[in-house]
Amino acid sequence: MPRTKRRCRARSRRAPDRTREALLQAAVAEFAREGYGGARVDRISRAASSNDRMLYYYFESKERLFHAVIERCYADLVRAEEALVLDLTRPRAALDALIAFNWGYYWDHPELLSILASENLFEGRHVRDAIPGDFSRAQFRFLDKVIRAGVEAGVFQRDVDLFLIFMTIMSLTYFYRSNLHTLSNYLAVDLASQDLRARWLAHVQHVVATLVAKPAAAAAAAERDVEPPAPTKRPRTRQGPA
Amino acid sequence: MPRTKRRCRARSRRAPDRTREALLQAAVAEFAREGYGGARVDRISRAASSNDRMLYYYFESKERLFHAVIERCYADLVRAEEALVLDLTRPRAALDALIAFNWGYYWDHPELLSILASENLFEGRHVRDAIPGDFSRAQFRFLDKVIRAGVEAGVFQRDVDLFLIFMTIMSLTYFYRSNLHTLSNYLAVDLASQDLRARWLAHVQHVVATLVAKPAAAAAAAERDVEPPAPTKRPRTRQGPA
Amino acid sequence: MPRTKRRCRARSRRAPDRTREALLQAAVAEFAREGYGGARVDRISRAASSNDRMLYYYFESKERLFHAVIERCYADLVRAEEALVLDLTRPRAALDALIAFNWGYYWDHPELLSILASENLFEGRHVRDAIPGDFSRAQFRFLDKVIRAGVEAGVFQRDVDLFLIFMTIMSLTYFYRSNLHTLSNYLAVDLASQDLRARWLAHVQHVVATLVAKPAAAAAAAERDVEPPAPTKRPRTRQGPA
Amino acid sequence: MPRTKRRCRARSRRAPDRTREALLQAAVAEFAREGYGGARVDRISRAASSNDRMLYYYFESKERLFHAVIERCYADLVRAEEALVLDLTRPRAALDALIAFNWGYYWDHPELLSILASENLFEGRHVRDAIPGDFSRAQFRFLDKVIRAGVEAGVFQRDVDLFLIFMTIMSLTYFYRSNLHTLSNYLAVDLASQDLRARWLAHVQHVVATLVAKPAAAAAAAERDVEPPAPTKRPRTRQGPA
DNA sequence: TATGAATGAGAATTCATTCAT
DNA sequence: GATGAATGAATTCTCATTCAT
Repeated sequence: MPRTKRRCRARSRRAPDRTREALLQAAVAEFAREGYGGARVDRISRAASSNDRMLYYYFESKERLFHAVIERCYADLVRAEEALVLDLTRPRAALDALIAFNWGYYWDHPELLSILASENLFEGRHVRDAIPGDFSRAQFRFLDKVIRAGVEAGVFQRDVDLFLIFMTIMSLTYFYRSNLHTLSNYLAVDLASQDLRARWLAHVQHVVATLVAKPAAAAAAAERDVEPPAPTKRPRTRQGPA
Repeated sequence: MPRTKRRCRARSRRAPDRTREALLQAAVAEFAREGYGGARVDRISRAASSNDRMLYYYFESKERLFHAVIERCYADLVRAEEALVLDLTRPRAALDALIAFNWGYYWDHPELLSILASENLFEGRHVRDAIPGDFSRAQFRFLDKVIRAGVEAGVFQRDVDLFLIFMTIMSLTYFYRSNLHTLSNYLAVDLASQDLRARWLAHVQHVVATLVAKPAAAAAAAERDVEPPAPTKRPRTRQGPA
Repeated sequence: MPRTKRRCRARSRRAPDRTREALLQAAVAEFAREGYGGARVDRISRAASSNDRMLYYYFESKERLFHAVIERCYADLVRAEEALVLDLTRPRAALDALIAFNWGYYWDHPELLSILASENLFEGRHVRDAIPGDFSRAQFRFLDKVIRAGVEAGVFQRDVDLFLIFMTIMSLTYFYRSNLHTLSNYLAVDLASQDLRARWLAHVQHVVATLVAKPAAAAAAAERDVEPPAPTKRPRTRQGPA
Repeated sequence: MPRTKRRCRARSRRAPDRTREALLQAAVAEFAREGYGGARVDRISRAASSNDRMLYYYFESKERLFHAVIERCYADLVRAEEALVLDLTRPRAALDALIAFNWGYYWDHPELLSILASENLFEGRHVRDAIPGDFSRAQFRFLDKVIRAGVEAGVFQRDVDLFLIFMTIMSLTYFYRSNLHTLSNYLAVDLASQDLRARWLAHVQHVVATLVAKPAAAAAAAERDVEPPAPTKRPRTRQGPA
């Protein structure tokens, strides 16, 4: 019983790359919003004004599509990093800017965090040996340059551990954003508020600066900006956020 | 050949709560492993040696079950915290212990992190106004007590911001574990190794201690433990983790 | 986004075995009519007034369902064989009856032949080591008894090869039916006609009788029923069927 | 990543018929392996190092392609038959050779049998009035010639029914091969073994020879080759094949 | 309290087929 | 002649959920 339906409907344009790109972007959004398990391929293809078949034509399977999505997110991050321009003549400012960049990027790209959360559920199976190992180099190189500049300017310690600095920056910027909702609820506070966000960024910059500053300078620094100067004076928050 | 016969086991007839408990625990594991969208109710009931119907009998729906799972995870965390005993006569040691507790708890309970990751995907919808707001009190109280003890002992600053300290501790301990897989891959390093884990804990303790220490003491402290003493001397890691 | 649809429709009876049986019978028909590849599970479940889900509930997969179908067809055949009653006091008549039984069974159960055709496409993969090896025993036992009776009555040869006799009977009865359509077309003749069918059965009986008859008797037999007596005298068919 | 790049091979640009031929041969293999319902057009076009579009260009639809495949298989068979050379001066040997040819052909061309099995599922719909009726002529002519030679030589009966002889030969040679897998399993014996195959061919030749031999000669023949001389003496097989 | 049977809607994936180049 | 891109309708199989016992 072969099918004999014939079709002769109006047909949309031809745009190989545009279709693929539209699917990929729609997939980024869907996977970010729903997680891998909750994402639906038909929602993706519809959002891309395409159809399921094309999704499989270009990406083979939901899993490989997810893989492509992760790669895309990483690539976007790296590209953004590489576009970053820092004024190395003022090391502390450059370090602050690097931190602010991380913070801002995570804030503006929650899809990256969501997708990495899914991927961690899978214990990194899609990412393993698939992500070019040198993705992280750009960030490291940047951090290295900044630290070196500070050392040469005599304001940063010699022999800081890049890995620890790097992880500290990531932890402090990433976690706040990735757990925004549960944290806000858990702490009964609105972490999305401009106020708290600004305080947190200043705090992170302070913490990292303290880490890399020369011991002497550290004391001075600690003296100077006696901890993140809360934009608005709210003595109650001294006892906690709520 | 539907689901092979089972039961006739231990918890045969009379065991109302034991069934509920088994289902809940199985659900914790399933939601943790697969995320909300990927979790399957029949896998849960089978893992609990029960059946779908009982799951609905006790929990009404997948969503409410997930809710119960989150509550259970939070409750477990709080209970563990409350069991924590700190020697307040040595404030710095107490603070280190508090940090070590967080770090250890997250390490041993990845299901908590996984489930919160799912919940963040949902923008905290299940958690919102459902989690008794005082869940966080215990941790805050603890931290407050420790800090206060340090202040009284003259080793911690007056006027530290509890919220910032708390968030710093969480960020630094939680993130490393929650993103273990993607981070390990991204940085091309095995973050699960005993060595790195130990280094990281020491680092976190150092960072927080520096934050709360008196300016004078801070300089001294900074002088003393010139940054997390890497368990094994590996100068090459100064340039990065790998 | 969990589903929240509720249903409360009129529900059909409860009949576990009846449902399973209905599905199996519908499957026999569908696989027979369309072959494995062409069979559709939804057609099967609809024909059984059930739904896809139940089919998977009872049979797990299309392939296992097919497996069950084959087993059922074999079992039906064996049951029919075992119900066969032969009068061993007249060996030649008993042998003819056994042949007629085969011929009749294949004729009345084309589904068996169709399904085995599918299974041969798969190179017997579903049947391999799954079909109780003694399915064939019944037929062999029967044939053995008949031959033995003939030998004792002094009309059949001693030392005939049961396997060859058995295969000869099967080949001659099975092939005509299994290839009915292509053969009719190839030979440009209606093999389904009563006339040809009767001639063929007589021919088969003649061939097999000749095989087992004592050499002396063989000549006599050959003399007696000078080859299948064509029911109607049609000299032209002497030159072929068309 | 849709279908990996291919071509740039031998049959690059100008090869109109070669493409058609490659598609047809790939189709023969695919339909034989999977049956009509299970065959996939894209597997066919890929196997032919071509693409779906060309398949439709040359054959219009899956069904017509199947039609072409049947025609091709029949044509191959007829061509092989016509190439057959028989020594009519030794009628019995010629008859044996004719039988051996059938047997060998079916053995070497299981695709013919598979495809005819599919076609029988469809009740011969593609073949009906599509296969030139004289496909069978060649075989009949051959058989007729052989029989006639035997009659003239005084070793074959006059008035044998060509149709019955023809069908007997086909049944006995075709069935063994077409049902090789299910039969081997059903009888718990390896019908593909050289030993059994040789025995079976000898048996078929014996049966047919007996059918056409003159009554007197039949007795003699029966006396002479008291039934297929089993290549190896295995008295136990007298009780069955295994 | 427990459980086998049932279900409709929907999941990922694939089909044969056609258009535009 | 040849091919990559496109598509709607299926196809197998699964989901969360509920009924009847």
